Amino acid sequence: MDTYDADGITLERVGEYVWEIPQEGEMNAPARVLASEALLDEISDDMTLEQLKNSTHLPGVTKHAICMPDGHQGYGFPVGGVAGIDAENGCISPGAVGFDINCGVRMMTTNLTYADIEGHEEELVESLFANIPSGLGGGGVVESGVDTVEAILERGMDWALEEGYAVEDDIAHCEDEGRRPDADPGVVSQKAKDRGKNQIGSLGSGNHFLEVQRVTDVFREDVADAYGLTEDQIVVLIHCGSRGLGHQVCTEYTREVEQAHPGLLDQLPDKELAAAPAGSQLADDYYGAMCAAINYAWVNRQLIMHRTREVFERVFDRSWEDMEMDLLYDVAHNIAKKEVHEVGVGPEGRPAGDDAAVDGEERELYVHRKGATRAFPAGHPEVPSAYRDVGQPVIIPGSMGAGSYVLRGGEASLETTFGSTAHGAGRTMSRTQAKNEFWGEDVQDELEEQKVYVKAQSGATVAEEAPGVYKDVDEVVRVSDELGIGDTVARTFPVCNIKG
DNA sequence: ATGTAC
Repeated sequence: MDTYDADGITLERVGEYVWEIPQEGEMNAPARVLASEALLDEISDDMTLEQLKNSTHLPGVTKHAICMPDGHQGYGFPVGGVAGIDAENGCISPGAVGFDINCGVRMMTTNLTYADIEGHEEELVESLFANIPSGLGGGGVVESGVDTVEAILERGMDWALEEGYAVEDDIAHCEDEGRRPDADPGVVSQKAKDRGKNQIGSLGSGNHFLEVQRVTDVFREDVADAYGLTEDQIVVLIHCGSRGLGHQVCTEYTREVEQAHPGLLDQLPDKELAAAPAGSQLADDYYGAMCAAINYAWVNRQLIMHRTREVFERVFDRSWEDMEMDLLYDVAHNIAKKEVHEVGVGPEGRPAGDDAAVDGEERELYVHRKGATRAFPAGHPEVPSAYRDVGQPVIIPGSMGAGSYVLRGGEASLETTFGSTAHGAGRTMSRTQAKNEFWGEDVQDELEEQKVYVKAQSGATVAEEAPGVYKDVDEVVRVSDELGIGDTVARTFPVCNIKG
């Protein structure tokens, strides 16, 4: 049998791009890595595979824990990890959702072409940077009191609609229509709400950005038509999350879960995977708080998009409606959701890993997607009606030098990955390492030679996000496409980029 | 990711 020997872990090849860590010892299921050998090489000597294997110790893990093609090590659980955990007898783990709850990305289309923008790049990037709050700390499009935060936590995009920051079409084109009904602002701490009240509509820092892009390639014409994408068109990509509020929620619940459920913690090889048993008060409270933070992040991206429409109106002296600045789609990257999937069931009638399964059954799972995108195929009832026939849009930001992709949820995603695919290129070096390798101004100058205009609060952020710190996004989406979990639709290349 | 940290 074809095997791959990583540092201390041997994987068995079970498909052209599917590698398995077989179930053994305390593992509750096998683990799988979806990657080419080139992508596997990138994660063979860090903690990614060990973290993936560790996650199969979580009680109630079904089928297999999965690492997407862009996976890399994270806090406890890989970024790019997906785990479907029984929502009745299993558990929920804040570390397997991530600190930046509903970090995600949205793409807005326009009827402008690259020719309309050429010559205006610097004016546009300056105006976007001046008008869209970014960087660490406070400052948002809306700065308000805790009662506003509570309304946002409760109602998500519905709040944005009520307040005139969104139109109906924006809501229809968000995952879950921009509102998680299980959100419970009552279990979000005062401290988290205080952190959130002056960051509503702000990019933040790190890998978060807003980018004006042009569509360079269309690969699936029929799907691109349904998404309203054409070659040379200008689109806007917004990547950010729930800022300090989501971070605070994750920090507090991780600590609470560790303290309240030491028995479960003892079963786990890594404290960072701390989980609350399904059915416990804490599992319900965390779920309610996480859903509330999810709603906050959707509003955050909406307000940034709203402000972007205003900036384009001033720069091009046309209304945003006239420029047809419509939301293509908004997807979450860091999320756990109750979803029903078909899974194997063991002899005791409980969901089991593939090896122990004797039967198949529909079960409600906490699907943890951490640095992974939902990618539902054509025909799925949760795909918005405008895209139902072609599949859910998936937006994959690459890097400032390589560009980004639009995919559509593939036919094999439900069976292979609980309906998920990759979420980006994936880092290949740490932020610290990046700052030693690159100098922000040099990176900026090189990009400008390619007619990419970057403006950031700090040069360090540009160095941390240099194109060279990312894996080959082409290879990531190629593997996704080959696996049939997310099919490539179009490719974009940056024109203007603003970041913290 | 994040008012980079018990």
